[in-house]
Amino acid sequence: MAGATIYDVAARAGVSIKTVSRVVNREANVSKAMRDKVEEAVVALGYRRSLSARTLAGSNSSIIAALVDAALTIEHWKSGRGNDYLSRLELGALMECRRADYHLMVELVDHGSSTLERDMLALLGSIRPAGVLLTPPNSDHPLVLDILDRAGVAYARISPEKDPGRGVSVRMNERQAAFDMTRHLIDLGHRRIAHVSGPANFAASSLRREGYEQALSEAGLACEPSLVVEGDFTFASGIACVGKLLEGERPTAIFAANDDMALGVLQGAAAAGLSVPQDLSVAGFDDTPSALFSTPPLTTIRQPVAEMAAEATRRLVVSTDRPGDEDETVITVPYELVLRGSTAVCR
Amino acid sequence: MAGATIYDVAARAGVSIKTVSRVVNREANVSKAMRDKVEEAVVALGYRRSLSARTLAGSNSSIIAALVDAALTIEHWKSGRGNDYLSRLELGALMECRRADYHLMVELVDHGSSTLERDMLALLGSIRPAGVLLTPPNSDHPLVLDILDRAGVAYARISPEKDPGRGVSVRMNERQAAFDMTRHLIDLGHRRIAHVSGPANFAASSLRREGYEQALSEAGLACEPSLVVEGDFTFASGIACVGKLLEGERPTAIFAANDDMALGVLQGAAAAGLSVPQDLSVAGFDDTPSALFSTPPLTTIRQPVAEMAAEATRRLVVSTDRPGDEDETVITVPYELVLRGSTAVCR
DNA sequence: GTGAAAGCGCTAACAA
DNA sequence: TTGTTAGCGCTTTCAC
Repeated sequence: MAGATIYDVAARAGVSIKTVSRVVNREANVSKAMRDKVEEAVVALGYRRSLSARTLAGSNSSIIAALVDAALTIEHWKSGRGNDYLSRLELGALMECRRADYHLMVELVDHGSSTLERDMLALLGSIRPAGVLLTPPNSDHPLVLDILDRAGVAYARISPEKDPGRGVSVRMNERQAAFDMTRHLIDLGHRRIAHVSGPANFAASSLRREGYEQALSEAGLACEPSLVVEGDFTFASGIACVGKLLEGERPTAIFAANDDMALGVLQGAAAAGLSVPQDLSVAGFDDTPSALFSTPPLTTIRQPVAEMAAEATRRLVVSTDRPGDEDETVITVPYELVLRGSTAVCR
Repeated sequence: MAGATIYDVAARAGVSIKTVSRVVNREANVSKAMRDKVEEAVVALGYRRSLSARTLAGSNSSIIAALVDAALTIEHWKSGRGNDYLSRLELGALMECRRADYHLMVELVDHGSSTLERDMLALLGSIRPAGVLLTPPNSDHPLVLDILDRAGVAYARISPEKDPGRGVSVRMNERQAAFDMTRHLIDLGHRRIAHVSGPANFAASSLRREGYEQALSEAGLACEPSLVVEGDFTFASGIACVGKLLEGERPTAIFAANDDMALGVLQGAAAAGLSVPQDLSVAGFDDTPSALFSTPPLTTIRQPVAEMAAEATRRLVVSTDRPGDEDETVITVPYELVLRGSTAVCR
């Protein structure tokens, strides 16, 4: 009941354990007859290679370690809320692990710790993951990358902003997405389009803002500084920002750099007696679950986080299964403009 | 750089590997002098026990395997949405693993598979988890519990409905929470209080409905059958249900069995020209993130999922570290009535 | 093509 | 209190 070992399989098939090992690892140089016998025994016994024995014996551990930022996680833990982004990411990684018969281990990395290097080395030594999945903001942490490089562990980075050439990078074109969204508003006839940007220290903020500005420029519209206000990606800051924007000459559309802020804009607009989308169009970015439930539902950009994680995991799996098989190292996945009720033709 | 082994530590400290093992495993019978020497070497070398070697050698693997329903996960994956419930659950498990120096592995279990037993046995044999965290609906799957029992693997169940005595169960009092919410509406002066229940095949649905009915009875109010309509926990069904409820003599308050449906009720009420909470009070259950962003924000019950998972994980860790140390086997955690803008005094 | 032997790093008996 | 010796189940040489 405790699970069959390679010896059990070898005994039943009447071969050596090495032959069993060859078959289960899909190595060459095994005759059809041997293979069949072994496969029969494997099925009959429900044999599965022991993860720890494999890892210990020095082969691929088939473990993908997802390195998640501890501070962010603790923050979520305290607030009693889940992390939609991380959840989607994990879903994708999980699906791919399942396909490849890998296992997903989630590990907290304390980013700011003075013992970061020691902690990571200990972690890597203890787990010996076949590959590491780096989630933001770890994706851009230079020391983390250095340690991984030095330890010779393969890694894939989700949405990195800097040095995309290091490791495998999976990203989407943030600037283009913001451009498309702004363009959508312009196509609806809007001319005074405001932007609620993200905090300056997030690289995504500037990319999204650049896309917004580029779309305006290309349409021959001026980028009025008064039409851009900076939030901090929170719902509350969305409310605050819409307040500022409605003070002067009103915009007819507001594009927020993420959904949480867009939802705040929605609420702030309602409080100011404006109807969305009749009096004001509002667009977000991310496609969080709440974007579907708001009144009206939010037009937004769907970032394919799960697909990104799946792709990253696939690369990790492939690179450890068939080293040297990787082609491109920077993968860009398509996003989607999701049109819902919060944007409409400018009156 | 590949990580120090127990031999390296023993050599540096000038002791045998067994002594090192004793120290790092906090066993008794080690002199202070020895302990100090070993500890110095451990720190100097950044030594960490190899997970796979420990597991293989037959000791506690320090791995907690969270068994997640594959079908549910695939559904989420396809819809491109995260799973807030699972995310919170994982957060809690992760925090506790970190404290106890355990590792969290997330595994998909295909519930309906005809090879469930074989799959699980293979999984358990391959991973040898120290404990298994069962999330709904696996918490109530009799075959899963049987297999775990037979394999002798410790398990903790999150929100089980049946046989709470099997394994460790961590739950909240659903009936009481629903009672409290209904009572809250009664206290606000409401007399015609409707209930949008969950689907009949979910045990939580009936528990919540019972709480609702009990509160009405105790307040001397009749439980009119026309005031209870059954949804399926989705946003869309909330919209449909509020339509039915507004057809006849209108309720002044609606208590939905989960937030998604409550959000649908909110939207349906708005579509019918009703202002919430002036014309109608609406309450939900779960405290999903969206409950905070709706207009108005939703009064709801906060289910402490993360705390439940943390507690469950703690029990698993304790039971494998100090077998026989468990006291109670059914743990009930407190919930919280979260009052927001969607409920108000009955006019 | 197949197999025997030697570890991987650790813990679990058993000695001393 | 400390150390020695076998394995755990597998992959890796290296023979045949």
